[in-house]
Amino acid sequence: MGECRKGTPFVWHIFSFEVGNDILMPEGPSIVILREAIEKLGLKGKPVRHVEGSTKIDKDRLIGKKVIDFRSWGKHFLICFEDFTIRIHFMLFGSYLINEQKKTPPRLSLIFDKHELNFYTSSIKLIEAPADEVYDWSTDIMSKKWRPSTAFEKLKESPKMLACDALLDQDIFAGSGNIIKNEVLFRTRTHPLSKIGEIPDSKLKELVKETRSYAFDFLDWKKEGVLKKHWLAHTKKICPRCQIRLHKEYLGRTKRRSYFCENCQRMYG
DNA sequence: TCTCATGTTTAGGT
DNA sequence: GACCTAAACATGAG
Repeated sequence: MGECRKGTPFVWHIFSFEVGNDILMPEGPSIVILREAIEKLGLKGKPVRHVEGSTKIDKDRLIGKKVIDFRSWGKHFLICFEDFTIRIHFMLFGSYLINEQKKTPPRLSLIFDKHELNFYTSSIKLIEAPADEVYDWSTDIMSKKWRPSTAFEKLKESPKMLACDALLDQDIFAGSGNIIKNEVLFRTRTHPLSKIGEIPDSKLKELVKETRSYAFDFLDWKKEGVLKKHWLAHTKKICPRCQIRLHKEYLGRTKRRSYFCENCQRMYG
């Protein structure tokens, strides 16, 4: 058992009342929630005192270094130091606790004077550069610097790509995941097997706009613990528009679950 | 008990 | 090189 550490206990799921929703759902909006929770601790400018965890990165490298900023890019959570950046990716099963510990050993623990950050079953990388040198913020669907024109141009460069693959492509829509994919395709009435090159420009622009828009709905609903309640297609059996049975198929390059309505969602190409 | 899933990388084959 | 597949990672809900 670890020693008793200072700090206010903070458990992610205490403000999530949705049944079965105390898991991360690690798409972009969930990473923003993590970032905002950590920003409230006031750790910027504070030095790391201890580092623990099963990660292979050089943990001694962090001792005594001051955190410059906490940032997020798509599904990446970034802890920024002057000369390097810690990148945390939660993959499918990752989780975190602030000023609390799980029974299972952490992949990475950062212990400050008054707080500690614990990350479990995540992919941890030490990037030997400041975040601004590595990340293009205009492709992050949650970023203030998000540029829809960048996504549109990238889509135009990939005419053979399927819509369901485009919505999962982190080079185009950093932060979009399978939930966002299914909901955006349903909301824009686009069939997941549509070819990007066959979709009219106006519809492509709508797709880009709706991805950003739904991601922020996701953020609000996730904070309120009502995300699942608002799903129109994802995991649903019946189309909320026309009441016919939704298709559930494993589609695209990575064969991910797709829920769609053959009647309401138009196939382009 | 068993299946399935919010994700990505890597290695191997054709 | 393009494209496909499986494996690995490893948790927890239902």
